[in-house]
Formats: sequence, structure tokens, C-alpha cells
Amino acid sequence: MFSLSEENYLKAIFHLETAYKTGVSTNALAEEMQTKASSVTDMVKRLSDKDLVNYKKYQGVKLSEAGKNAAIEVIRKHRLWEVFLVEKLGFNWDEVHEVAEQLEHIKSEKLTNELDKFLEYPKRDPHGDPIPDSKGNFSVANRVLLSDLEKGETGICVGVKDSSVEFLQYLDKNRISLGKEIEIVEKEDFDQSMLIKMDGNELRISNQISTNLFIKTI
Amino acid sequence: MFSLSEENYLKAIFHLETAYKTGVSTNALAEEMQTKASSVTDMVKRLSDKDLVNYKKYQGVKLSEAGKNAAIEVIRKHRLWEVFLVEKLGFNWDEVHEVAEQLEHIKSEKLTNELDKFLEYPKRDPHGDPIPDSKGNFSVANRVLLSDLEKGETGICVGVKDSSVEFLQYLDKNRISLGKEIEIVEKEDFDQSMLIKMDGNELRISNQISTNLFIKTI
DNA sequence: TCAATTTTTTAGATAAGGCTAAATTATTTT
DNA sequence: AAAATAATTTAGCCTTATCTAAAAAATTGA
Repeated sequence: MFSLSEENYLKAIFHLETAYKTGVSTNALAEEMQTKASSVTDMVKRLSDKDLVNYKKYQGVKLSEAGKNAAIEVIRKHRLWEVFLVEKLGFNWDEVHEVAEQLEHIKSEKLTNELDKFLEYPKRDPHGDPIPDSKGNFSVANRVLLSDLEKGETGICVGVKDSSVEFLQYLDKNRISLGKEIEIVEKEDFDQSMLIKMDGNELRISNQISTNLFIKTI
Repeated sequence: MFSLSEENYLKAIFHLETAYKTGVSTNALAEEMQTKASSVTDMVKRLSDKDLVNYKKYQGVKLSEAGKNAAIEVIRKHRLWEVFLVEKLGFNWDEVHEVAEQLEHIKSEKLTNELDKFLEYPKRDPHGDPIPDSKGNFSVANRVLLSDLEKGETGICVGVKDSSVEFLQYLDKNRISLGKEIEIVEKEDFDQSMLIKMDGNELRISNQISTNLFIKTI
């Protein structure tokens, strides 16, 4: 079994690896983990001793097969608990992250799998992120950013890239939620802001918003 | 907030205090915590610095009001999660302890209270132990041990004192569960074993069994 | 009561995980 | 290609929670 700290590092490395499709630098990992580079070096050595990562001095770090499996297991638990909190306990999607960060470290294979069953094997968490199944398989999304759509195109909102409380509350305030159909009425060349149409209403959104919304085109 | 270790100590002190209605000795606490007396002394000093316990050298330890509240909160969470595991995820009553030991440390008042609501404010956990409400109030049991009943008396099984896997599995094997009506057919003076009647069948049980079953007389 | 025994505390170590400051290696710039 | 800058690692220290061994206090019992 892995310690809480080890699991958090593995998860962070996994996220950086998939986001940038490259080895992860010490500094990037320190930034992600909100800690110091020297602490990262220490931990990365320990993970390397346990063969959870491949690490060579000054050359960053990559997850091994075992490390990747461990990271995916943590992510699976995190996302299942998020579904539980929203679907069963009535949490809002901006309230679940912190609690799921704790719940994701509970060690019990039976618990994870029974929870999965209880939730009827959800495919996505409340932010639209895919939930790995018990074998670690992700349903890979074919989704694009709203900012990639052109004037006249239409799509369905299927996920958020940024899942900070602030962004999620902005979306709530503007009635944007997963499943909503969005049409690009106008796209401003100067600042990339967009006028969109949703539920028959028009709404102007900045580039910072449209680059954080995942869309499935129809 | 308290560390995992602090919470476990507070819980252990609470259990020993209520079981023996007296201050808790270093050795007793070491035994309960499966650790060494010297480790207990260290921790007890830390708890005392935080005013969670009252401690004087060589005189054992007692929970302060704050310490008692913290302990009850952990116990509340433990027992609510046990109900969740059994009622919602289909765990058996001998499988829940280990997982609940982890879940009891999750910090989120909202989570605890929403879980309580989701479970419809259960009064007792799967072993018959009372669940404190959000204010920390226990429904105190008026229950006796099966071993206290005399020949001819009848009662309903309402809880177990020992909730080890072994004992619980023994009970399952013999179809003894909470809510069952039990009649004392015969009581053996020599070894205190009993012949009991349950569901129309007779069963002989040892003193070790009857001193670990809580009964409500009718 | 005073010696023997038991209980509890102190002292000194250890391991995980983190920090700061200094040293070292890589990468850019000129 | 040397100098400047950035990234990374090392060294040494801190905290929490644990341990063993030894010392001290409390209790028991002859």
C-alpha cells in the first residue's frame, strides 16, 4: 500500500503527464503539489526506489506501469466519491473536490467496487471527467473546447477543464451546466469573446470561459 | 483540527473511560492502542498541551469537555459509515469495522450531516451501538447482558459487546441477529452455559457468548 | 516499614515528509 | 564559448509519532 503523500504525488504526476504528454519536471511537480522543489526531489527518489516512477537526476520523472495503475485507482475513487456526494448527498459540483480529496485515499477494494455498483457504474463525474472502471480503463472523450467552435456551430456542454470553485460558481450563476446545448452566435476576433445562445437566451462569455468548457459537437 | 493519531487516542480514552467509569491509566491505553506505554506518555502530553485531556504525571488521563466532544464526533462518524456500508453497500456486519476506522477521520461537517440525513437519522449502528446525533447526544441504552437473564426470562437481542469478526461470524452461523427473541430455557450453574430458544429452535451457548450479547427484556 | 515489583516517565533514536540555504548541473544569452 | 540565469539536487534541520532502554515513582506484600 502507498502512503497518502505517495498517492498524491502519483496522481499529480499522472495529471501533468497526460496534460503535457511528456516527462514531468521537478519544478512543475513542485508547483502542482504546492511544495518546494527539494521536497519533490526527496519524494521522487522514494517513489523511484519503489519502482513507481522512472527517474534520472535532472531529467524529470515518468510513471512506471505500477505507478500509473496506482494513480488511476486513486482517480477512480476520487471521481466515484464525487458522484456519490452530488447524486446521493445533494452536494453542489463546486463543493465536492475537497471532500473527495480525502475520500480517495480510503483503502478497500470492496468499498470502491460496491460504491461503483451502488452508483450504477457512472461513466463520468459531476465535472464531466471520465471514471476509470475497475480494470483502470477510461472511456476516452472525443470532445473539444468551446473556444474551438466557429460562428454558427452548435454543441453540447460535456465537461469543464477548470473545476475551481470560482469557475463552477460562475457557470451556476449563468445557468451553464452539463448537457446544455450551446450555439455560437458571434465570435469576436479581437479578444476571442463569444456571444452564445442557450435555452433561447444570449450570453456573452470571455475567452477564459470558452477555453475551459468541453463540448461535444452535434 | 486533530491528526489521525490524536483522534484515535481520544476515541480510545473515551471507550476506556465509559467502560470503567474512571481515569485511564497509561498502560491500559497502551494496551487499547496496541502500542508502548512510552508512546502513550508522549501523546498524552501533546493532548494535554492542546487541552483535550487532563493529565497529571503518574495519575492517568481524563478527557476534557473539548476532548470528549472530539471523541464523540469521531464515534458518530464511525457508526454512521457502518450503517452506510451495511444498508447501502451490502456489507456484512463483520466486514465494516476496518473500513469505518478509515472513514471516521474524513473531515467535513456537511458530509457527516448529509450522510446522517441520507441514512434517515439512524439511532443505532449494525452492532446495536447508539449513534450520537449532530449535537453529540447519545440515546442511552437500557439493556442488559444475556448472561444476566434467569431461566424462563425472555428478551430481544439489541446489540453485541464484542464486535470482532470471529464473534460476529459465530452469531451469523447460529442465526443470531439483532431483533431476535431469545428465551432462557436452562442455565447451567457449573459453567454458566445456557440453553436458549430462538425461532422455535434450542441452542446451547457458553458464558463467553452470553456475556457479549446485549438484551432488552420484554 | 522497607524491599520487591509494577507502572510510568525520561532520554535518546528512527522514519516519513517537509523546509531553507547552499551547491551543482543545465540552459540561455551575448 | 564564456557568463549569466534557471532548474535541480544536496546537506542539514524540523515535526510527528513511534520505538528501546534506563530511570524514577507508586504500589504491594512480607
